[in-house]
Amino acid sequence: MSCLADPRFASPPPGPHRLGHMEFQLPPPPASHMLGSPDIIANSSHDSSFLQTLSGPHDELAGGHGGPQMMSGAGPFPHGPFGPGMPHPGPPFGHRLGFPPGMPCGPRLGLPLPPPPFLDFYGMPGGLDGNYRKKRKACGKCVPCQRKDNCGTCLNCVNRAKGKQICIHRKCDALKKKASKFDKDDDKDDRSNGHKSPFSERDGMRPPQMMPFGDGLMPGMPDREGMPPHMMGLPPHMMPPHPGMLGPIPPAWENGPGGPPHGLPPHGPPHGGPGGPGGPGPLDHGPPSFYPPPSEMMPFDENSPHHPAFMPNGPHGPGPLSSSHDSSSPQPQNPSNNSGLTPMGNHEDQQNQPMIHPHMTHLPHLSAPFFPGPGGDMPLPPISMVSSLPHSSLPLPLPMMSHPPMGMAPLPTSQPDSIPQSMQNGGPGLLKPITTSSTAITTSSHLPVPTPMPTATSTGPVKPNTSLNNSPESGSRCSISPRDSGYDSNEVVKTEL
DNA sequence: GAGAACGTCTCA
DNA sequence: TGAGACGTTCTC
Ligand SMILES: [Zn+2]
Ligand SMILES: [Zn+2]
Repeated sequence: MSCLADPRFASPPPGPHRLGHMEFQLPPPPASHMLGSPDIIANSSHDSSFLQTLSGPHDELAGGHGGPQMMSGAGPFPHGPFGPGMPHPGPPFGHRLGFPPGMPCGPRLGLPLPPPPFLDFYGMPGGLDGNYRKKRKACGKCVPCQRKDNCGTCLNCVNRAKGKQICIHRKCDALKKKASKFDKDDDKDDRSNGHKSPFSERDGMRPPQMMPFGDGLMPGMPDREGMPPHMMGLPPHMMPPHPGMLGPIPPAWENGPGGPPHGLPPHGPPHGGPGGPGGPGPLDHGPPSFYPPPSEMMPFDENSPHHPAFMPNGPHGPGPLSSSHDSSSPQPQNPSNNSGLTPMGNHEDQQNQPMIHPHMTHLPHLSAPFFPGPGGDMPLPPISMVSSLPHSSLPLPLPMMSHPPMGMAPLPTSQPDSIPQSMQNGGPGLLKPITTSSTAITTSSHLPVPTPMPTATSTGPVKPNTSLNNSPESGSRCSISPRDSGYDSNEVVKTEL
């Protein structure tokens, strides 16, 4: 497959674009030799090879001398780039590329717009900050780096013409080792029994190692040592302050306490998330993970099946889909914080709520949203079940609606008549993914009548039958923050009826 | 544009 | 699994 042929990789041309029901303008492509810049995406010779790398038997990362894969990489991920159900870091939703986190921007404030979204398939920044380099650089500090002269006798020196390698005695120590120990672990655990760790079970699950860190790509950046692989692709400012954290820094953390006004998420997918024009992407399975308190954090160990990262529903035990709904099991309080504020800036009672409004439970395809889990996508139980479950049973917080849209009376949470029996039994029900894309959120928060939801396989534009309402009076907390989307939805986001 | 050398691929 | 070849990136 050619990236050029894949719209997910193709660089969007300048001009108006429509993603879902949103419209925005893309300026001409940024300058070259930036990550994700068109020349890299389109012209890199690795474009033809990374798929092979991701899917083939090779594992250069695990090899002895290979460096990290830093090329922008993605592949035909049938279950998403992190494989079925693996915790996905999610995109740096709405991060202002080129803007420091939390920096106010946007037309409403009369402040400059950030660069438009130019994210790769993973939602990773396209390198608009220009700090990305594809090749690591010698540290210049280690002993070999201090050496100025080639020995002239080593293999690399002798074979310089063909080998194109630096003198073996001058080879930087940092460049000799792989960028991340996870690569080594990855190598270690996955071949002994023929099964790779969850993070390497598919090569395609390997997170993109495209962001420079303290391994030579970006001087001064934190090292990714000890970091779960699914976070290693995150931009530095999204890195958690603790390696045990399983996701990027929640936006509310970045923006400080309080979050954005009206409970709007401080960041939202600038263009509907990674789903993009090709339909919801693998990141649309759910919002970024939530974060246990430091006391519950543990250093990531992919070899440990007990690490929360491998628990489908977090460290508090089986989720609502578990065969045993043990009511006696602990029901810890929301571990994300003790301030009553969720990472999204909403109050706690709004957290851990299904993103589907109770009104929507009569929509079969909305009643069984997916949640990722190690075993694959897993449907949620019906709303009536979810609402009666302990918060901790939910695999992920869903800082979505807990109240009906303005003007709509709440319905009882239990609507057995509208719920298929199979689902009431906790069965698989209808396995329709629900996305957290802005479109889906907006749709679910405003729809008074059933409307087809975008699915993971849908390719056409999403057509919600309602308008995006950013009014603080709307009662919706599901809209994209204009500030964070980078685009004033009143100005550039147009409703597609 | 040339040279250096990093990263990836192929093969034994 | 390591060595070698080579494409590509990066610096000057
Ligand atoms: Zn030498
Ligand atoms: Zn060095």
